[in-house]
Amino acid sequence: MDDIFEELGALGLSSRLKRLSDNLMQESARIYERAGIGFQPRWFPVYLYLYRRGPTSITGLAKGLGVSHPGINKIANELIKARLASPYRDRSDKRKRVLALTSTGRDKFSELEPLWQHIRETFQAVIDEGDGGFLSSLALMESSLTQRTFLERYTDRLDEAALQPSGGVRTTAIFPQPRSA
Amino acid sequence: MDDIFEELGALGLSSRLKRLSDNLMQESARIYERAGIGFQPRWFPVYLYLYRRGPTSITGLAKGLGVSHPGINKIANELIKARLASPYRDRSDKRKRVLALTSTGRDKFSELEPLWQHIRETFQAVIDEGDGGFLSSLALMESSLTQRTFLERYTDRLDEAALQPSGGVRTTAIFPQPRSA
DNA sequence: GCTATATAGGTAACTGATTACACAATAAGT
DNA sequence: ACTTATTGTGTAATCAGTTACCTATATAGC
Repeated sequence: MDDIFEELGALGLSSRLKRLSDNLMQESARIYERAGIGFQPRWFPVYLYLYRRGPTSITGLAKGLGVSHPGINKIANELIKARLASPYRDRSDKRKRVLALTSTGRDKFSELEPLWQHIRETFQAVIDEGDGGFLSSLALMESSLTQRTFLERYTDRLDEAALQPSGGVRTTAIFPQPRSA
Repeated sequence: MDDIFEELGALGLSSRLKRLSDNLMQESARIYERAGIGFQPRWFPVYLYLYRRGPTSITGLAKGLGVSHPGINKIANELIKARLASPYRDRSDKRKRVLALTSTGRDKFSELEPLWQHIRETFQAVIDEGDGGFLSSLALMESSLTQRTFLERYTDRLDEAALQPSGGVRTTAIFPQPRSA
């Protein structure tokens, strides 16, 4: 990948963003999958919205997250199937299907939290390698991620954390260290 | 859209990038469409690669651009159908289907250039509104684009350029000013 | 030269999102 | 109350990409 894009500044930005986003999304999925935590990265926005803001209707979520309502509908059904959320009809407006986290769903947070913590830190480390404006930061990030993928960084960090557990988060339990995968 | 994401720093970044990328891609498509120039934004990376680097095989493009070869294959066929490119078999390696711009394709560049110029400038203006690291720049960009969409900014800029043509680019000809669209 | 492996590219099935459309419930205007 | 417009949701069709798999050609080892 010799990145003809970088010559062009803002032009082709959407392609770059898409490519980056796809990669991140995909590697996040791998992380969740390996952790065996039964959670999909694309659920994240909806899940968090429900966790932070409480029960919300389909359209409420769509508007709140800036995506289309059919997309939310699909994710909603998946969350319901996974028993993390359950729907009910609004009493005063029977059109509304309100989505609320189940107690299982709420409890899941403590499982997810340490993962997110690591993901956050890993991202932050990648991001801190940059410095300039958005574009130069993005360029650095892309090349950084080419040097060593996000998944690799994440895994390494986790291995380190497992060896010297200074933060107190029980990483090994939820991420069984596939060292030689 | 009340952007619960921003509270989270790097977390949920891929969702943000995807959302942003989708929006940009979509609005770019609108720009090309309105210009009636017969060009799709997703062709851009392949087109530019061919323009800059000359004839390239399917796999060469895939590797050079960091995407999968079936994706390239599809775009290649579209470019061929649009008569912007044509394929030929490599003599020394008959497996290779090499893609080259047609003369029509190469000429297209001068049609595309002014559009890109404006797109580039519009992006740049959006980007210049930010200042900090990648995340804060991205956040600013997102909120900027919420205030006024990219398409609006682009259109306004073009209208201004049409009124005071200091750059010498014949914008009105290729973009028939849908003022009250 | 002959077999085994690697590479190029094409096709199919899947994914995750979108727009367009249909329908029910509500709100507004009279 | 009655008609009309708006809003919330669900479904279908579409789109741009991916992975997985297949075939054809090249290349390497013997």
